[in-house]
Amino acid sequence: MKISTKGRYALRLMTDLAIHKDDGYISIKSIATRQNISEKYLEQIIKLLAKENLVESTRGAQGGYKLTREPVEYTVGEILRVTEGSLAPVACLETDDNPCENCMDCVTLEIWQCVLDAVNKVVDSITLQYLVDKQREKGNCGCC
Amino acid sequence: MKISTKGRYALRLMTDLAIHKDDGYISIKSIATRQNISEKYLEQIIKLLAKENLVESTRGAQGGYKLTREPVEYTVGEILRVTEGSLAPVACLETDDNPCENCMDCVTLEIWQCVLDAVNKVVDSITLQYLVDKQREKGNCGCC
DNA sequence: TTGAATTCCTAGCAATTTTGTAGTATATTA
DNA sequence: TAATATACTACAAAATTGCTAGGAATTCAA
Repeated sequence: MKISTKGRYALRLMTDLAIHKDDGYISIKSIATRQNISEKYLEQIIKLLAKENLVESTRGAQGGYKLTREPVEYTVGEILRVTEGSLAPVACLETDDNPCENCMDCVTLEIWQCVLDAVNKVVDSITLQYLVDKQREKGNCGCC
Repeated sequence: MKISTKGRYALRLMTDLAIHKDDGYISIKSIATRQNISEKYLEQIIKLLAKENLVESTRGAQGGYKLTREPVEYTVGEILRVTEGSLAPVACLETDDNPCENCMDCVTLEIWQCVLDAVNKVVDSITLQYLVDKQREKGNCGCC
């Protein structure tokens, strides 16, 4: 039941962008240096966020990324779902395709649905702005 | 954020044992046949449950496994934690060793703690007896 | 107009974890 | 003593994760 580095890095990445939201476009290189994360790996993660329009970019010198909205308008849940795929504990709850026709009537699906709802409720109640505020007070260990 | 087959199989395995709780010792072979899960793999999963005394065993002919308590005395959370290790979304929340000393003061740890609490609350509120009752009405698809 | 900086895109790969298999030793019962 | 089980250990295939590599396309500044 682990969150992967993709989701965790995405949270740090977005928090970094939020903290520098008034500094124009921010390069991956500078984020990678500050956060001590591989540049090339960050590139792949931010691509996921760009595809869903959570961030926008320009190429070339002085290029980089910036948020498309105010930090208070993002939730942690949204960021995690874009990068992790889905927070569902089983594939059957992934949108679109229920691989098994009996699933709808299955005992355990009900449990996984409750777990998913509980997780979503938590992460959807926390905004990126909250992360920024808390980070300013507390810092970030980088390992979780 | 997926539950592995170990946890899912363990739930089916325990439900199977609960349904046959008055039939003496139940062999892995018969469970494997009914649930259509590899015998040898089930063996490894049930070993985890036996180690924590959720089930007891006897060897030899007519041997097998049975529950050590009434189905109503097990929670889904307990079964999952024994087989999955922990439901924590990050390693830093795993008991005993916090690998990073700054974690205690980290922004995101707080979030992961809330997620863990929410998940535990759900799975700890569902008993094995509930699974048995629902399974009798609804069945189990075997895929989640 | 040229060069530096930067995103964009694709492919691959090493390490780890998951999901099993296989074989043998040990115990129990009829 | 033969059949039936668990107990234990080791290994292996498959999938996923986490990351690396290289080059094309774009933009800006000197």
